[in-house]
Amino acid sequence: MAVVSLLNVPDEHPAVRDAWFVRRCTVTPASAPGPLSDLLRLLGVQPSETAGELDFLIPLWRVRSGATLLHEGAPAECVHVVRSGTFKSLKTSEDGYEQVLGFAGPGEVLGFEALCRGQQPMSAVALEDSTVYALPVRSLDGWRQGSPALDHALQFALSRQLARVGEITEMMAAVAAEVRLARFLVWLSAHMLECGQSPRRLRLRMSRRDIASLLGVAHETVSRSFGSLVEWGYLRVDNREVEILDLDGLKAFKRSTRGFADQVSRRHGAGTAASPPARHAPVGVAA
Amino acid sequence: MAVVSLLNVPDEHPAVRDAWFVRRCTVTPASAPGPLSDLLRLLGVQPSETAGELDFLIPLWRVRSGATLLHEGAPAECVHVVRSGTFKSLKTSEDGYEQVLGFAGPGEVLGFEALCRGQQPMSAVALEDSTVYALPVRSLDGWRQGSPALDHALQFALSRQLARVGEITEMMAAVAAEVRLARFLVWLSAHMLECGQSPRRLRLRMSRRDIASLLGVAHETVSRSFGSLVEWGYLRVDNREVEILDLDGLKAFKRSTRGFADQVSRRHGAGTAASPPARHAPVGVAA
DNA sequence: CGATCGTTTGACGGTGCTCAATCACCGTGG
DNA sequence: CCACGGTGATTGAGCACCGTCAAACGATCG
Repeated sequence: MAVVSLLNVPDEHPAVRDAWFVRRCTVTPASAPGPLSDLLRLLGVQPSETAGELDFLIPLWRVRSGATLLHEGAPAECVHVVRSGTFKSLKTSEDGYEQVLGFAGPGEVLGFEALCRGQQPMSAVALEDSTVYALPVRSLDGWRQGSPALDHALQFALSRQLARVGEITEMMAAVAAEVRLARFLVWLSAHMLECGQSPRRLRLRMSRRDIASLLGVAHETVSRSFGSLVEWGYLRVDNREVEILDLDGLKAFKRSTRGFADQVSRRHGAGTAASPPARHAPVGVAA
Repeated sequence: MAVVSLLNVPDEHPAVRDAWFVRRCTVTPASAPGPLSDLLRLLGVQPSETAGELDFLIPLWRVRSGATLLHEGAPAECVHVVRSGTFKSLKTSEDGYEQVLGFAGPGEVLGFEALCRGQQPMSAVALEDSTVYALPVRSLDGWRQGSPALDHALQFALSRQLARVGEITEMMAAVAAEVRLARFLVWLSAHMLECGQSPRRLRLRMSRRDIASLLGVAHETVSRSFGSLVEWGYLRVDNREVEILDLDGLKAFKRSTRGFADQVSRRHGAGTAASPPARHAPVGVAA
């Protein structure tokens, strides 16, 4: 409870127990559970692979925007698979600072980290109204034995999860703040593509502060970095709406690494219109 | 092959095919495979849990210091479990910069990230002479079905792996370089303890440059940060031998987060010789 | 014993953090 | 309807930290 009280939990604080909080920040069972086949589709399994398997129902939860699906320190009860929506994973330190560790979208697994110690090492908060499949830890082994397809899909998803955190680390490792943001945007773009969305038009579900926390910079720096990327013609930004104007250029720019930072500073010194790969004209909005 | 040629592979380059390279940088089968029970012990399974299970032999490899166990871009053939020694995981960018993503010791899984795409997303290099169990991807499903204990142990290890990368992210997210290094040392200390080693006497297997890469700072900054931690009385350092003099103080210090960076800077201003070990209040006021 | 690599220390310049003020947006309540 | 407080985003100014360049020292291995 000591740990839980640090988080944004509807406890103790009187104001949070009424009004909009109860309406908005809740985790409730969905109207109906979902079929296993839908879960498998989410995890990337082809329908042909599940031929002849039993199709049973999986508990489905509805998580409203702002609600905390997983509480840091809470016991491990369910492993979740995001069906729709977006989540952020975070750790809260004693002084209340929220360290964002990653973002999760459809098909991603949440809460698996808790199995080894029996309690959640991090929290998960919905960034928009979302739905998740809930796989009780106790049922997990049985379900996996009953459905080889589910077993494979989970292995697959965990493998992908591990590969993704490598990408997260790469983002934070970049020297310049603009490069970090560029890597983040390219990463996000790739994931929107995987989800069948447009890779150029991004609707950011997270605040600047969340992005800043993930990238390890101040949130003002994120604002300024957005400004720079816009000025250099890579983006068009309107609050949380981001349109990538030059995805290839952005991918080239994000490769700037330590030891080659001169490429970055060169951008500043030499006119912004000269050095970028292909684009001179400020296609989008002028500063 | 295009990707592989970027790495330190004993191919094409004539110099690497002879002399010390062949002797030192090799991955070879060990003299004999190891029993499954030993693998399960590594992964943290209690012997009692495996009662009545078949004990078969698992291929065991020997990896010499400096050898590359996993090549970025290579096809996924085996999942490895470190039996002894230490590895670093890294991605090599086009310009040759090595981004270290993590370190792995006994009981940790290497190469699982490759399952989802069929090829290694990162390389793994031995930092000392090491041994690893090799679980061929083709045999994996069969072995897991044949041994529920192995199945559970792998799930457990993967969960732990995911929890660990969260810790890595936390390290890189710290503001001040000294805090990052402190977090790294505390992290390392905890893992030495898990492996039955002393949590206070650390023998660093990795270079300053590797640490710097992981923490996202310049390697000179790592040197200077070591100097600061020594000056403040937390450590005693002799090259790669590190003795932690005040583990509790170091743990308190590592909690410094963004938004509370004044704690750090205050350390510099107020005489450096005055503040060190006593550690006034973790989060409270200094001076 | 010599060569190569790793580590340490110094000086300088720049980037990004901190502290602020301002503006836009939203839901609430007058 | 508009005033109001709250949150998030943007922009500016100042300064400290850290990255870069450079050189010296130390360790390791052939």
